[in-house]
Amino acid sequence: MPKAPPKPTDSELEILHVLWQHGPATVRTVNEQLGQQREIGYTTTLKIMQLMLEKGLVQRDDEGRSHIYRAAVREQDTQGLLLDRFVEATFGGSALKLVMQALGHRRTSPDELAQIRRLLNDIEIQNANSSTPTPNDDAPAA
Amino acid sequence: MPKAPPKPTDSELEILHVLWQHGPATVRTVNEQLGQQREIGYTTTLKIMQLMLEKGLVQRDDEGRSHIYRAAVREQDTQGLLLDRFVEATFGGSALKLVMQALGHRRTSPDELAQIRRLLNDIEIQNANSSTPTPNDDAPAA
DNA sequence: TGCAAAGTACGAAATAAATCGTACAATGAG
DNA sequence: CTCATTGTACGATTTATTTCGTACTTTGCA
Repeated sequence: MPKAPPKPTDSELEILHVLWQHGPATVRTVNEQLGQQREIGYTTTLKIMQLMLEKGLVQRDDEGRSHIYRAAVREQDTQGLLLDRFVEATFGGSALKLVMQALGHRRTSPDELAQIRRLLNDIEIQNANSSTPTPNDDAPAA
Repeated sequence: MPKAPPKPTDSELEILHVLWQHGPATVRTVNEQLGQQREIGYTTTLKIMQLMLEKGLVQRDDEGRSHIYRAAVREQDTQGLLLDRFVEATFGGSALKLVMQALGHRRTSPDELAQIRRLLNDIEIQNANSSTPTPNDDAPAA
C-alpha cells in the first residue's frame, strides 16, 4: 500500500474544498475561488498546490499548457482523519464530549435535530443487527 | 473588555489539559505529566508556559521560588472556540455534518447514544420554551 | 560561608507554513 | 516572426511553533 498523504494544513484544506466542490480545475480557477474569500496571490496558490502534489494530496494532468489539478483524497476520508486528530487533541479522544459541545453550545434547528435522531436510530438498528448477523445488512440510510 | 487570549496551539492545549485536570501546578509537575506521554525537556515546557503567560492563556503566582501556573481560560470555552474554527475549516461551518461524521464513522456505545438522546430532548424542550417566553427561563440544566 | 540543587530567563536553532517576486517557457494574435 | 499574455518553476522571506542549551538566581545546608 502506498504511503497515505499527510494531514492537510488549513490552506491546503481550503484548496481541497474548492476541488471537491468544483471538480478538477486549474490554478487560476482555484485562485479565483479563494480570492472571493480573502486576499491571495496567484503564485501563492500555485505554490501550495505544487506542494500538495508532492505530498500526494492532489493529482494533476499536465498535458496542455495549463495544468489541471484534481483532489487525490476523498472529502469524507479527509474529514474523518482531521476529526480523529481533533477529537484526540481537544476532547481527549471522547467523541461524545465533542458532540455534546457541538450540540449544546449552538443553536440547532429542529430539522437538524430530526436528522440526528434518524442517525441515532440507524446506528441502534445496526448495533442490534450486528449482534445477530443477517444476510442483508447494508440497507441505504438516505 | 480585555483582549481575549488567542487560540492555543497543540502543545499549549496539552499543557492546558494538565492544568485543567490537575489544577494549579508548577512547571515541574506539568512537565512530568507530559513526560508520561512523550519525550519532552523541562525547559521546553517552561518556555511554552512562559509564552502562554504572555498570551494570557495561563496566569501565574510567582510568590515563592517556583512559580505556580493556573489555566486562565476555561475548558469549555476553549473547546468551543477550537470547535468553531474546526467546524468552519473542515465542515464548511456545518455542525450537523460534523456530528454525522463523528457518530457515523465510529462505533458509539449504547450508553453514549442514550446520553445524546437525552441532550436532544433537552434541546427540544428549550426550543419549545423559548418560543413562548416564561418568567423563569434560566433553570440550570445540570 | 560556600556550594549543589532547583528554578527562571532568554537566545537561538530547526521545522513548517504561507506568501510573493522574479525568471523562464509556451502560445497565439497581428 | 515578434511580443504581450498566461502559465509554471523556484528561491527567498516572514511568521509561528517547538525545542534546547546556557547563563543567571535563589536557597537550604554542611
